[in-house]
Amino acid sequence: MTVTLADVAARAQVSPATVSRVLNGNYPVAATTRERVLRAVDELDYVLNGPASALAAATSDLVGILVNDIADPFFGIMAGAVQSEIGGPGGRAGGERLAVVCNTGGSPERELTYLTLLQRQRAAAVVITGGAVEDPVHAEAMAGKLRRLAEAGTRIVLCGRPPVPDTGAIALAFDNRGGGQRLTEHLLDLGHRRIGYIAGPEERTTTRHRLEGHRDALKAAGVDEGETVHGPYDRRSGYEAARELLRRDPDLTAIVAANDTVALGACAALREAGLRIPEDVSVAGFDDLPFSVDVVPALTTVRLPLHDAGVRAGRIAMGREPEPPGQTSVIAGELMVRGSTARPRK
Amino acid sequence: MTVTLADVAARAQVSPATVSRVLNGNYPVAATTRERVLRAVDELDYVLNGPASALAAATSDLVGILVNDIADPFFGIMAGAVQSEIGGPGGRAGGERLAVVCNTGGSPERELTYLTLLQRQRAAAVVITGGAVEDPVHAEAMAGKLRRLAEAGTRIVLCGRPPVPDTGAIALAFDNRGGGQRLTEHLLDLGHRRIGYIAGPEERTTTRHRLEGHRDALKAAGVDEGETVHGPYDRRSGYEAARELLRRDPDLTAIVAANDTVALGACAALREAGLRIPEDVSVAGFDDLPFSVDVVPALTTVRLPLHDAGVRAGRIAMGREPEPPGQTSVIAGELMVRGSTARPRK
DNA sequence: CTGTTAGCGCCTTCAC
DNA sequence: GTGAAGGCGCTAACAG
Repeated sequence: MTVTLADVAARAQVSPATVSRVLNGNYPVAATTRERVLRAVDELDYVLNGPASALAAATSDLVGILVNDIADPFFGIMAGAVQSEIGGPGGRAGGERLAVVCNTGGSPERELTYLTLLQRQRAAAVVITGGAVEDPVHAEAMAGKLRRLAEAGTRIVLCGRPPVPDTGAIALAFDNRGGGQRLTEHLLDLGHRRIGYIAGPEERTTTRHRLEGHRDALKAAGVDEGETVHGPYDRRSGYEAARELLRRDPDLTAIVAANDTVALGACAALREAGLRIPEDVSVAGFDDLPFSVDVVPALTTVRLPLHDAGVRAGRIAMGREPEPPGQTSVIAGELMVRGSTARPRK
Repeated sequence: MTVTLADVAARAQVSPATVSRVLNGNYPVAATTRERVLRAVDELDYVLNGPASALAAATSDLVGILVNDIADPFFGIMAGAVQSEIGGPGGRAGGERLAVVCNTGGSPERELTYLTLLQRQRAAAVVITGGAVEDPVHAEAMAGKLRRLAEAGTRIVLCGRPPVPDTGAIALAFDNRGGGQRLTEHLLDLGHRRIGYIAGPEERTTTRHRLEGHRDALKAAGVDEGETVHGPYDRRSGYEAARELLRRDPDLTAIVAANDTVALGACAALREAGLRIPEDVSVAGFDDLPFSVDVVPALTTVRLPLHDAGVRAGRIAMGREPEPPGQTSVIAGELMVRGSTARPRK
């Protein structure tokens, strides 16, 4: 049979309550008693029964982290940062929390389902990373779910996602719009006037905001908008979209991609078409993922402080950092000018 | 107050037992009754209490996935594949399981702690991805932990990690040794004789096996081993290691890196040193991550079927695929020859 | 500082 | 096919 707390108590010659207090450390216990209990725990190789304690205490030490794509470093970096702050193994946060990441694949349904699963587990906190789907039906369902989670005592932090009003969720939003604007301004400054745009999937906040920033910059400069193609945030999408853009406008001099991964795919397509970067076509990305500085030519992009954002989100989720005023904080991106953009050829 | 199963029972005018049976679906219930219960669940917005049911049933629907570095696509791809098979949201596996990934950061202690946490949660299964640390003390602790988990009924699958005897764990191991060997043979065939090697962290199975394959190839060809530098599996390590290799042997004609990410960092260092790839120095990686085909020049590497391996691991963890004979299966890598390797200049 | 006493919410025999 | 009852292992008041 599996060892229970009662077994430990018997061996240590104390009451179960005392063992519980030692294990949870949130109650005064005599040093010698504690010692004895700990030894018994060790000898019996006792492992606390999580479900039982969660049931009795009406809270669990589980913290969920939702990501759109676990294979994408954009999310991996944030998730890792959150996890390091949540405590759990390594992060000397105190208790041992189980920080778990859930991969939604960008699907609204899965997002909701995971939230229900987390609610079912009575998660202590949930950090939701990345942009949101803007479909009104889903947005409504999402808001309702967040509200119920919050009511049940789960702390909610949105990391890289716009706020959801009236849910009690703390939001750390990226300034995608501002970043997109500065990026396009940079291209305009270089002299580009025919700029193709590879956008992310439609109906996503990230996609829309970056695109809006792009358009803002164009409008401010009085430059006509070029062709735009939508697609997922992956390299293949970038590859295909770039081909499509070239087909629609063989004379474009620059391509702005939804993110760095997409930009990489776009570069491959351009090269295949015999175009040099940046001599023939400039390319820009977004996020500044680790590989972006290493590719050839190095990618001009907008750096998002993914790690820092994750750290802050984790801290807030743990209540170890004050909530931002208005429960919302906007995190700016930084334009990184590198070799993939240059003046257009005459 | 939070809605409980009893509330649902009252509303549906049945006993709690019946509600439980409907929810778990593993017991005959009259269609009309079921209907009524389901409606009550909906109206009350009832969410099952996970801890309570786990306690009563002595099992949970939690499945853990351990990864060394969640920001590394190598792990992200496997984890995503596992998760898609585990069921949970999206994966039409049946029950709704909470597939969660835990980031160990490559630390043995955290690995153990996460396993304890998962054991505490009475996880239904655990999938451990990536290479293992070879320190005997840790290996022993690990084996013991796996044994205890297995005894408690948790199914264990190692994905991309060598088997751990006498633990009941199923192992899907990558043939790192064979892959490493073929890679170096390729370089030797091209005519390289001074090959620098950037190895992963010491005391890791993956590092050792790839390095052994490299040495096997050299020995078989009667070629002296070149310089070797160890470091983490990241781009920075590759960058620094390449500089170090060049310092130690300015005349090397090829560099084999521990993996693609490291190779990318190495390429950056080579370029900085004014060396062309592959004209001056050939570079090879390992894993064939998605970006590897897009970098310039495209990376020669060994493709590991990360996604497929994850899918299989997930299925086995769910008992939906027979265990491999001997509880172990070796998965081969495939040499991908691309532009980053060529004949050495005279 | 430590023991005693009730449940936490659900599942699961066992009867009907 | 459905209800009744006991207990899963732990925590949280209360006493002492």
